[in-house]
Amino acid sequence: MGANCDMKADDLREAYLAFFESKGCVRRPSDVLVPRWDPSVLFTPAGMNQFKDHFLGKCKLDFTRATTCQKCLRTGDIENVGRTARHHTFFEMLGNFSFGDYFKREAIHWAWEFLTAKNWLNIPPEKLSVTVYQDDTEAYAIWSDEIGVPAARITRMGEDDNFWPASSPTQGPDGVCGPCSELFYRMPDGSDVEIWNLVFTQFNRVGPPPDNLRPLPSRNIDTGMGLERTCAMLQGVDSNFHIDILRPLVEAVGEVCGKHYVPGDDDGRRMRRIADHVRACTFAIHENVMPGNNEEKYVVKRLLRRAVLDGRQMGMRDPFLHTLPGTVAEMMRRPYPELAETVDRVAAVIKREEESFLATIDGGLERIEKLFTAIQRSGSGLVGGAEAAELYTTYGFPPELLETLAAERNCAFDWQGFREAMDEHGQRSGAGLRMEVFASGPLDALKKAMHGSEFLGYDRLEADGKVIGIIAQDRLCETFREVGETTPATVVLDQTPFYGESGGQVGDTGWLSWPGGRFEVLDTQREGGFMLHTGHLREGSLDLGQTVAAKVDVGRRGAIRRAHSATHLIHAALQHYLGSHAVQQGSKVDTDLLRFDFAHTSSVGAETLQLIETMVNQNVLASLPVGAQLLPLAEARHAGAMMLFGEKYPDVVRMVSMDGVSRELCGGTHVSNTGQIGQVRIVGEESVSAGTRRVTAMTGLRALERFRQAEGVLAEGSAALKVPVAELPARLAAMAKELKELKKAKGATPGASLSVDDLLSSAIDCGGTRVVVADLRGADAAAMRQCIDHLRRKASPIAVLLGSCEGEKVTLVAGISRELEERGLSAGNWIREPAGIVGGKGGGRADLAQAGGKLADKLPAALAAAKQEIVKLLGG
RNA sequence: GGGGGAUUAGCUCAAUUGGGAGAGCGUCUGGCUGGCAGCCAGAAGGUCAGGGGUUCAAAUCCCCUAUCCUCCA
Repeated sequence: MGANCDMKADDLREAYLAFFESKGCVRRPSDVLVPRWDPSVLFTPAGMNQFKDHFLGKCKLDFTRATTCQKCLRTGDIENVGRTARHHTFFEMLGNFSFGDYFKREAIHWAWEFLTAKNWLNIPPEKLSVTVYQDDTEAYAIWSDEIGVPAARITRMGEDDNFWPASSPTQGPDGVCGPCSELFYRMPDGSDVEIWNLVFTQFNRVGPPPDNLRPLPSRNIDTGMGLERTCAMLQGVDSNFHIDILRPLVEAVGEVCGKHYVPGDDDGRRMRRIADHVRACTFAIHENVMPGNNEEKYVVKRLLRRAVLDGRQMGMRDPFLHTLPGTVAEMMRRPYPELAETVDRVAAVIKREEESFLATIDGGLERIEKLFTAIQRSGSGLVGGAEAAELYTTYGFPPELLETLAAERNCAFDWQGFREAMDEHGQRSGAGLRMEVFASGPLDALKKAMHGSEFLGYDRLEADGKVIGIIAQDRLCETFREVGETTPATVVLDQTPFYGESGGQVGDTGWLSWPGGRFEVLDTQREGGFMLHTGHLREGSLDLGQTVAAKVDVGRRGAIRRAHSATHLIHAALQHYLGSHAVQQGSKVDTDLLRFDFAHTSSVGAETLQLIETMVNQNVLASLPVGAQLLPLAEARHAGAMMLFGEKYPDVVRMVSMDGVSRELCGGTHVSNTGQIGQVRIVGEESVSAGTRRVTAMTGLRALERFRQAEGVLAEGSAALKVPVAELPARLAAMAKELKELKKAKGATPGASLSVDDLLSSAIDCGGTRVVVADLRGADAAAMRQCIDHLRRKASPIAVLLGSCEGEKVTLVAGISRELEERGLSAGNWIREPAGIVGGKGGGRADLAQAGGKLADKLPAALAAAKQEIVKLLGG
């Protein structure tokens, strides 16, 4: 009897989650692929990522058992993708988790049951083998005695294989860790494939060995089963890329590229890599990660370019990747139906990046031709690593392509030199800071005790609250008495009307007061559900448990509310005029001031911008009521609230609506009627990164202030030029024109033919050559050059040296006609001595030279010397 | 966040050690011409990205700023 053959990926996901639900686990949705709340990672790397706080007991638990199917992305093994049967960037991980609840025994028994039971996967037990950590006798005993796995199929392994984090007992880091146990399946070809890893988090590491592993009071389970490889096993195929949710995609790649998919050849490898990368990018771009130059954006860019390059090496010269996200969405339709909603947008983003990369390649090709010419001249027949690395790091030209081109010209490619040069580049670029995976701070104790502070500030700006935490100098303390500005303190209240910075809206300021004391709040931040009031103690002393009256700065809050409501109106107007793709990418809401970033590829023209501004102001003048309500996520979606793809929303959301014009999920504070905004002026529009534009706007009194300022500038300009404001542009244009003409006229006068004739008449003859040495007071260098040109054209052979001065500054220009140049004379040599006389230096070409000095009164002497010199040179 | 590079006529790009700002395409004018980028002659068009510095002299060297490209984390 074989395994539960030919189980589809969709069915495996469902079976796994249902099985662990039957064991009391809460089924949680996949976390987003790009967890913006987690600064320690760019992409979700494993199933446990969304439960970090649970594992550390850093948050109050609503459940102690969970199961998920998590989308993940890793780039650590990116070079192997496509080459091997089981490497991916994007993949899915099935997991079950226990937070201080069930432990080793249940985890092992249930894993075995799910794999082998007839109504679950029904895998023949003899095809399975396991590993345990060498010192984990407990796990060994469970496998051996309770499950009955024969000793021959239980392997004890060292800490580098069977510990998490790997090798942590001897090498660290300190903190939670534990042994793990892996399950392997024997493939038809005889190889064993790891399909499931069970991590038993049971220790706290404290310092180097020995005796550095202390038992944890609360032990956890974290398991991960690779969806793709388990499917490959169940479906009896030799590669993850041949399972039901990937093979059609690989074949679709082949179709687009006009090639039949043959698993064994080079193109087969390329098609698999393209399939993997386009799947990863479809998910990432769906979550609004655009290809760019840093962090996760750069990863997306690199994946896309790698895929384009593979296509190019299969002969594709035009964008093709962008036709594939539809297939990805189709393959992943059941678990991720939302992908279908953004396919067009994702495809557009990919296409733009493809075009950009193809342009980069075209630009690089010209440089490469030069490189090959140089190689041919040198006869080395080798493309140097340093040159290749420069081409790559500076112009983005991929080394693989360079190698291909080199091969066409019978040149070798120095991969080793290339890698060395790239290593050096990496060194120079410097390693960025890496965040601690499990950072802990003074708030952790608070988080354990309660869910967070209650926010009262939607309805009230004054309220009493109890002090539940005081943080000073990064430590929790019982009391704080330092009056003044030397040490800032942070106060946490059980409930507060202060808004903590989030959703782009800045935090409130104001005062906390109590009998005998006052605390000035300069900023409010939000962290883990707590409002942190940061500022200075002004009077008295602050103690834990004290009740304080919290009062928000009303005027400031009013300005923030105006700006926030205006942001929603602008968002709606942008979508109306630019299209539904113009979704929010980021926002900052300050006092009567806002910045709003949105997805759009080209600059918004001045006219459109005005239309948008007008629409927003019409909605202000209409005095629309603004309402907020709490409702289930599904209902909000149904009501058509604007949602950002890839954002993770709680089950109950707050929807802010402005009477049919705008509906957004938003936790911010708003005016109660759009009329209160006053006016909205869009004062700037710019690009912040490829594909993202930013508008800046002002509301209320700040908009008025801005308008007055602009009027002031105009008034000053009009006063300075003594013309009415309305005539300022015409006047300025006229002045600019006049200025230009004046400059031209000034330059032309001394070089006019009139003075040329004058100069010629004063020329002396020296053996058939005419010599002109003259003082052209006030002429600039360009004019004298022109003059020399005229003289040479009119009377060759001729030698001319002209001088002029302005203030102390002396300028000399010398020129000789070609005949004299051929006789070995040089203007550059000629001018050197007179230049010295006026206290300067000079030089130039043989036919024309220029010099200068700072001794204006010596100019006549310099000219006399020049005349003597040239006569000597000619007459000799 | 760091490294490398770019920015010159409407467009695509040149300009040797610092020494006179150019070409092709496009535009305009005149002439020639039965086609497909038609041909000939001429002209206009420049804050050499912006600012500071070095120098007798800066598109060129140095510093700062802006924008864009690119690699790395």
